[in-house]
Amino acid sequence: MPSATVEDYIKQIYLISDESGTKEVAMGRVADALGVVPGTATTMVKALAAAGLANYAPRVGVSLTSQGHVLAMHVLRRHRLIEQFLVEHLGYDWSEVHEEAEQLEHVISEQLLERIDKILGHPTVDPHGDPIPSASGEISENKLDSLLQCPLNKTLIIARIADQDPQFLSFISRSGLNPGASVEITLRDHRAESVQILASGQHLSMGWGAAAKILVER
Amino acid sequence: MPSATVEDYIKQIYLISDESGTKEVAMGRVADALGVVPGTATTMVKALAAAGLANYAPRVGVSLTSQGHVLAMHVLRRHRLIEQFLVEHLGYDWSEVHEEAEQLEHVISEQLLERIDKILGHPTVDPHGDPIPSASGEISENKLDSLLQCPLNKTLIIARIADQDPQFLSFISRSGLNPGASVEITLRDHRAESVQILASGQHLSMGWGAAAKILVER
DNA sequence: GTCTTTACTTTGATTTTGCTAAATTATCGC
DNA sequence: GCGATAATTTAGCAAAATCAAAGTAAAGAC
Repeated sequence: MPSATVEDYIKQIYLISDESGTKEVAMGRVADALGVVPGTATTMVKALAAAGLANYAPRVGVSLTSQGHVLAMHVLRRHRLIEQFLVEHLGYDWSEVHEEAEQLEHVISEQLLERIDKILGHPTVDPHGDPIPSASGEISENKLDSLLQCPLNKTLIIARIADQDPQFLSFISRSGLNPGASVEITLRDHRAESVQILASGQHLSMGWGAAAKILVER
Repeated sequence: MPSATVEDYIKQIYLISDESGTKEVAMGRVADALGVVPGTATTMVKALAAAGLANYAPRVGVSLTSQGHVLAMHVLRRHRLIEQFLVEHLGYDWSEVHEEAEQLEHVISEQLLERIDKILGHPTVDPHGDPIPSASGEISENKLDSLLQCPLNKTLIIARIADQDPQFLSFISRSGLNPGASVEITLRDHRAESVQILASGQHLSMGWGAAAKILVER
């Protein structure tokens, strides 16, 4: 069974690859994501390659093999089902479940996972709106617009917050921008790189970076 | 934070000490419980002593310090609350929760634990009838009789199964001898070291070893 | 088209954790 | 005192994960 560290590397490689839309992930990004020096990432990724989980091309980057992809899906499934369970059945707020799931995802049994899945009614997204892979490893990424791309002056439903930083999530949560909430973009200022929005009767503004992480249905 | 291994050692030292009724636990028993050779147990117990969790007297045995006792209570609390939760909310049978709890007890956060405790309504015993220590580390051990000590021909309520072996628990579960069930001892044969019992209309017999692990209210 | 910067790789080593094997030593019963 | 039993010591291994620092390759600067 892969160690928690291996699972974390595989998960991060998947997430970076998914977010950036590129197959190959640069080693520097892996090192950053795992909080290690570059040399460590190189060594570890070589080990992943030796274990058949990744393809490693020196000075180019790393990508997941099909086996590595399957593992990534399993880890993500565990993580996201746990998050959903903590929110639905343990009274957690969706903005604070990440850390706990981070620990539990490495020790939960297949059996318990499937029981949780069943009790939750086989959900397809977690509390952040992130898609939950199926038991067989399929994931359905809905195409979503960020607040930078969506139309102006139209009521939209927030579908996903694509970030796990507790500070940011807590801000989002306090602003009532939960997945499922309605928003309307009233203004987009390209010079100031800011977006004015109207949510639950309140006006507020945020920068490009934050707006890009808030995704809405289209 | 103590490693999972340290927690396991501390837990086992407590359990053996509790079961045997002696403060000092012989190193051989520790080694057996953890599945390691004696030398390993000696080394580890010395480390526990150095960490202030245990008192170690060479050739005599090991006992927990007050700090070690607190840790033991915390680990046991986690373990038993998790077991109870798995039975009450995840549809597990009480005879099969041990392994899963064994893993989860080392990673669950204090916060999640207290939420589970609250949802369960602050239970005082787990599905096996084992007492659950309070958050402050107190444990209330009810005085119970085993099937070897209890009176004959009297309807009694099973309170606790003092064993975690899956084989044994599965046998107990199949025989309908769950905690809470009624039993009556119809015969105790000292020569054959066997006990005849009547439970849910069925007669069955078992040896002394098994009977000693089934505890009833008195 | 060389130069410099940046990113990455290599090497060598360390740390931590937990374990074993085998030789030695203490203790207890008789 | 003699063995048997249990425990301890010593030496050492192995896996996992890491870092520091020196070296190398590729990309952009000018």
